[in-house]
Amino acid sequence: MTERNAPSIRSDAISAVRHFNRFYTREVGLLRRTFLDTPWTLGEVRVLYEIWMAPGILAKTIADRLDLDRAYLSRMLSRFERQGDIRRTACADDGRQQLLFLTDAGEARILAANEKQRSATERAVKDLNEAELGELMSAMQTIETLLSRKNGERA
Amino acid sequence: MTERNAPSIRSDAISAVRHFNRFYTREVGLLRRTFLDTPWTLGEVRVLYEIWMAPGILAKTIADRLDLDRAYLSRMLSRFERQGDIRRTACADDGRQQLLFLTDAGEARILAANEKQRSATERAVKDLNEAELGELMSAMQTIETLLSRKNGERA
DNA sequence: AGTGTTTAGTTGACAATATCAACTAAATAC
DNA sequence: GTATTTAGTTGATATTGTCAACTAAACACT
Repeated sequence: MTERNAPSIRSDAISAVRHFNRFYTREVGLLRRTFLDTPWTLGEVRVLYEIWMAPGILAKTIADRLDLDRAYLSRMLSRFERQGDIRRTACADDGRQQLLFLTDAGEARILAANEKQRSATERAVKDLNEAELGELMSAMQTIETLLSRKNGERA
Repeated sequence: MTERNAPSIRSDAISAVRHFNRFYTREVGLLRRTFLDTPWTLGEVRVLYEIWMAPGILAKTIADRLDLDRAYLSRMLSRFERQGDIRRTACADDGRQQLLFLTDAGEARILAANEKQRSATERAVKDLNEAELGELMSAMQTIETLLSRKNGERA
């Protein structure tokens, strides 16, 4: 006979996760807004960030990684090009593909945006002491490890 | 003289938080999509949820809490009303205000949506054992406590 | 080689989501 | 009683995201 009145840890956990989702969505929303006095939206920055990290990356790869619609991404890239933030060069091996690079101006701007995002984050944690920062990082690491496990569920 | 080569725990923490933001945004994005076979978007559910939790709540209050544009919310509420999910009644005290309530149908539907979201969350944690669920909850609690402290920074 | 299929990217049409400013009606301030 | 503020609505419009049709290049297979 299992205890009648004990709600399972599993259902507690589900409520807790949902509560956290609401909390964190709001939290990131705040960051997002703070962050919006850069020339780009969060989504745009993520795309530029991919190009920054992997110069020569294909649009296809970005679309896959960030789960963006190809049409949407294509227009976004055209805009970036018009505004002088990226360059697109034909790929010698495969005429369908085009390699994406940041221009110098684009790189400078993404670095600046990056810096702004960094300061926003900095403000979010400014009241924490070293011990608390450690706790925060470790808690985040724990969540990421536990939740990404499900992706690795091969077999 | 401070050690030159040691990156401060503070800058590590900032990177970690930003990394986690990217991770969790993606994670919630997945949930969001799974969740979309309910009649509403995530934003709509949040509004209905507010009404569910606090029957008679004012549009103004919802707009403040969820940081929604009043125009946007107003249209959303009209749609809910047209679809029979909510009722709006005039407030006796203040003729400008209107009190919001779920209809029975609306409540039934929000409960169903709630259940769907619950199962989505359930799937996300289904591979964790009890100990891991405990860790997950405690990590989430830690983050929430640490990050919401900044709101309480009175004086 | 030649034909059918797949792939990367673009374009057009549009739907969904969000924002801004102007407005109405009621409440509050003085 | 006039001026100001407040809750909510409406119109116009911007932003963001989606779908399907299309082009051109690559690949697969005979």
